[in-house]
Amino acid sequence: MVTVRCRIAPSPTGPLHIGTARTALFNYLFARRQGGTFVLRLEDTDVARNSLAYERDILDGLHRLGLDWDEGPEVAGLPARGPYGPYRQMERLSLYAAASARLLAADLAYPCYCSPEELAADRAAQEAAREPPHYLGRCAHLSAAERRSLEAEGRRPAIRFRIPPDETIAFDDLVRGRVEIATSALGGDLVIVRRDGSPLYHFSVCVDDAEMAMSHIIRGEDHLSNTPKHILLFRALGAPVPTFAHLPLILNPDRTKMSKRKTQTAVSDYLAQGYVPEAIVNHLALLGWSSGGTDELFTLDELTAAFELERVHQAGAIFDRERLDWLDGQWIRRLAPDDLARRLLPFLEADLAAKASLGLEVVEPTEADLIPLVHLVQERLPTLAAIGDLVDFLFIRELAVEPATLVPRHWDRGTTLAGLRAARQAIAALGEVSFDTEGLEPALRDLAAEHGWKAGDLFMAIRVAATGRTATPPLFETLVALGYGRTLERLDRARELLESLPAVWGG
RNA sequence: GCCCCCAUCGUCUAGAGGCCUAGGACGCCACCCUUUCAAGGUGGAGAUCAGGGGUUCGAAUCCCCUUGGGGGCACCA
Repeated sequence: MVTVRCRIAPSPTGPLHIGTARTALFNYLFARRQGGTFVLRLEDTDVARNSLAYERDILDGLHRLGLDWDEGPEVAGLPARGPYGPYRQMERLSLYAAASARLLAADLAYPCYCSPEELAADRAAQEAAREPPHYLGRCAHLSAAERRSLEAEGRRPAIRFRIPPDETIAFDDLVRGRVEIATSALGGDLVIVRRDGSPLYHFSVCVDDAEMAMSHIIRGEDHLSNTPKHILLFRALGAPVPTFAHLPLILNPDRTKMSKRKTQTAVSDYLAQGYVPEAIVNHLALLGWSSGGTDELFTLDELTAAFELERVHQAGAIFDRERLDWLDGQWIRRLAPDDLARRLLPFLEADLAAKASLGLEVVEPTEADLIPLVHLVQERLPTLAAIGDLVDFLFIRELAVEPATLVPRHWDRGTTLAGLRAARQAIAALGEVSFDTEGLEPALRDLAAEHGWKAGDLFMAIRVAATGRTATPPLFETLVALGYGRTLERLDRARELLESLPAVWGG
């Protein structure tokens, strides 16, 4: 029985990408399901593009999605925990140096003195001859004397790993099945250490996966063709070759590999737009995996219980935003009221802050304000960010009502004025004590009947007067939330607004 | 150019030779519910299973070819 160890190895050169999150999710699910260990390793060797802000975004994002790891940096910028550390590649440089020295000593790798110009020329010639780009092996068999003389010229070598010329590398991929690739298609001997001594990706990743005793490498299909190089490297390093599983790619709508240019890719952007982590995780799980049953909704725990790599698909899947929207609504509706209120607050605050900056006077909302509103909004929220549109009128002191919306579709200005006056009177007659849904509904329905109005039209006039919107939660509860005094006040304001308009207006 | 991978409704998918005149979900349409908007309910349109050959009594399911799509071939990760 193999002890399962798998990992996610993001580069802090950008915010947490949806594709990285999906790979992390599948690794997490596999590790948890198998009772194994899930490791986070930061591949931060691209010093020019790294940033602590990205590292923070990645760690925060994974944490917010609930994809907790057993080993690796927990907090951006701080040291990691775990027995195989360090977990940042920049802190592991001596390991790569030692590994390359070993390969060099065993003649499994050699110093290459080719200049960038020479390599570019080779490449151009190959391109002109319509050949695949590959290293010619100019430095593969230099004598010690030749090396010395090149060094004497001041040349600094890169290190190349020898790729055997006529071999077929085969492996049994857990999602693709058996894959065979000829080494002749690998592009020749592979640079593993730059002239400046820094390790290249393919090398550092294998050294780390070997040192960290990874049993399974679960990653995107874009690495499938690179796998033979990695297998060769594992062998040369004297390490057991892990089991591979290549996940189908997440695609743009045009079926190309998901990219920032064509699809929103930052997990933090989805969170900022009010998608709940439950929905994001659920959606990602369903891109490339299915349970086999008809269930569509899965919590992380349910996914963990159901997940099997054997059920991962082979074909890429388009990231369907509309399905995410639906899932988000589903998960929002399943949240406990106080939980939802807590999550909603920052979005309401942001919405009102934006309106305040536009010149509206607003009241600072609290979680306590939100809790009694939850049952009114919960089934109306496609995302958390939609909260503002639903309840902003409760926090804005003076509504800016668009006059055109004040007159219901089947009414004219005169009828609307009459309706608003009558409603105002009826509500005032109820008094503050009977100002509740039980009091309001019969009073206003009777009023409509009395005047021969359709109740819906009267309600719409009141709705717009009280909220400034034509689409709101149920009217009577909305008015109750607004309160007796403010309801009367807004009916007055709306009436005044209509009165101030020319008589011919509206209809 | 070379190598590798993939191919079921618009999208995500079920399907591991007969249960498939191909099922579910999103989206779309209609109706019901209804004071608006949602949510919910019911129903509908939507796939000659990319195409062509095989194998088999029988193929969406197995094999081959074609086509289409994607990915990879860096002193990027």
